[in-house]
Amino acid sequence: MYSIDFSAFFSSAFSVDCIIFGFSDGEIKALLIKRSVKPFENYWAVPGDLVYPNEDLPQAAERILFELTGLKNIQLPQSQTFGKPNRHPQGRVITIAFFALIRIEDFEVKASSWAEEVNWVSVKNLPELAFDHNFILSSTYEIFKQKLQYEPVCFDLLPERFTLNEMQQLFEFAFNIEMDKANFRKKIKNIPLIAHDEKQQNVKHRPAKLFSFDKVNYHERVKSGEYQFKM
Amino acid sequence: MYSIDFSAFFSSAFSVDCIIFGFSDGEIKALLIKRSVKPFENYWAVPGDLVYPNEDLPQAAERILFELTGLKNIQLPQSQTFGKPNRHPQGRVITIAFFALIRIEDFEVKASSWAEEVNWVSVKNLPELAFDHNFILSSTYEIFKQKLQYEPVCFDLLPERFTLNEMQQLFEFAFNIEMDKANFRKKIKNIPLIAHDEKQQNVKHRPAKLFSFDKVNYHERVKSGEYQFKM
DNA sequence: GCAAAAGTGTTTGGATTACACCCATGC
DNA sequence: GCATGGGTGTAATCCAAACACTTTTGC
Repeated sequence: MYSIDFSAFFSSAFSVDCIIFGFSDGEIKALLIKRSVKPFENYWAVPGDLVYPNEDLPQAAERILFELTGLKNIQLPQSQTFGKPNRHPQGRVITIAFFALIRIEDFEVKASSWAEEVNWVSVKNLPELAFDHNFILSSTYEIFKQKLQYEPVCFDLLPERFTLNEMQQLFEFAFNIEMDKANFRKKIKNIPLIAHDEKQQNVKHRPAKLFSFDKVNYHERVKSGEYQFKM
Repeated sequence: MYSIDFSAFFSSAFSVDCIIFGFSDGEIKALLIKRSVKPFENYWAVPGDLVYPNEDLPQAAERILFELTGLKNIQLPQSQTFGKPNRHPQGRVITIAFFALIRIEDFEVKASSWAEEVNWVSVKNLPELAFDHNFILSSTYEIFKQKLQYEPVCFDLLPERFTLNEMQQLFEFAFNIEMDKANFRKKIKNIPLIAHDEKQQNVKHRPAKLFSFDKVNYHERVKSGEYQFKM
């Protein structure tokens, strides 16, 4: 049936790579770690790890995210799978990429055997990464941008309380466009937001109002079919 | 570093599953094969195969498509990867799903060791499939529908020459909605189509005009940034 | 008062919707 | 001629873009 022995197929490994995106200073950034082991020693890389033989894939992604950031209960959508035969120098390793969207403010580096040095790097200014990680990261960024347009995931990146201008800046950065302030506000007027009395602090201009995403209201309205997020 | 021996990771296999969609009689259908071997003997399944140790993933998907349909040079976008530890009774096998959109008219079953019986089945009327193939197929169908909205992939499913009503039926079926004929035509008026002099044959009402998708024009206009497909 | 950014209103043209109507073909 | 779908026009409405304007804060 097969031209090689059936058992020869069971000689591959797979890994999970976890692309972690954040937003600060008007830029979307990815969390990179510096490798302290061969291969690609001293290269920056996307956090990832081999998957245990009995471990589920999303579970492995959660493990990596938790070990690195201490964060739990974050959605980890799948990006793509990368499996060129020669992508890993130590054997056939295919990797399934996941991505997480987190608030940089919530993030705190945890000690980890494979994460001595950790850094947020703007997606528009990436260094040369280990393995095929440049390709994995940029492919995943495209998938994330797709999601940004049709699901309210921008609020996973923005602080819990944000200004409308911060929100606008996120979209301007992602899609590399400039938007009109007045029109932006009209565009988002149907998104369920909670307006707080609280204002921005320590700015040398009129302080902006702070908003939160009204998740409960959003889910109700989506469920009833009366609303569909769209940017 | 790891709590198990490094070589123990290299004991998995992976497969590629290829979901093939087509459109006929106003319905979107998937190509299923009947398994003649264990496990899941006599169950219908999505065509798939183990990936050779030196084979690239898209190449494996192309191979499966070609063996089954004789078709080549078809885009095979990736869907998702499915890897629950117990999804395959014979060991840890994760599977990468791809999907192909083909014209049923171009399709011709080829003999194949693993495809004795082949059938097009409406995605709204699927039987119980082998393995986790119901889940794989429905997840892939959702991804395909996403693509249908923002890329001109409907023309990969429609005959080379199609009527506007056939096109409308495709969208009505996919999104489970009814559309106004006049408004549908206004909506698509920016899509570059070639109008042929040829008319529909053998219908017992006024024959409809036939159209083709103007791929060349489309790519030019997308490249210059003046056009973005949207349904 | 001035700089800087927050925040709002008006106009315009293009797209979406609902709906009505005419046209070509087979039988 | 009539049933069946093909094909088009109109009016009301909604939405997006462009742009101008007012407001509030720090210094």
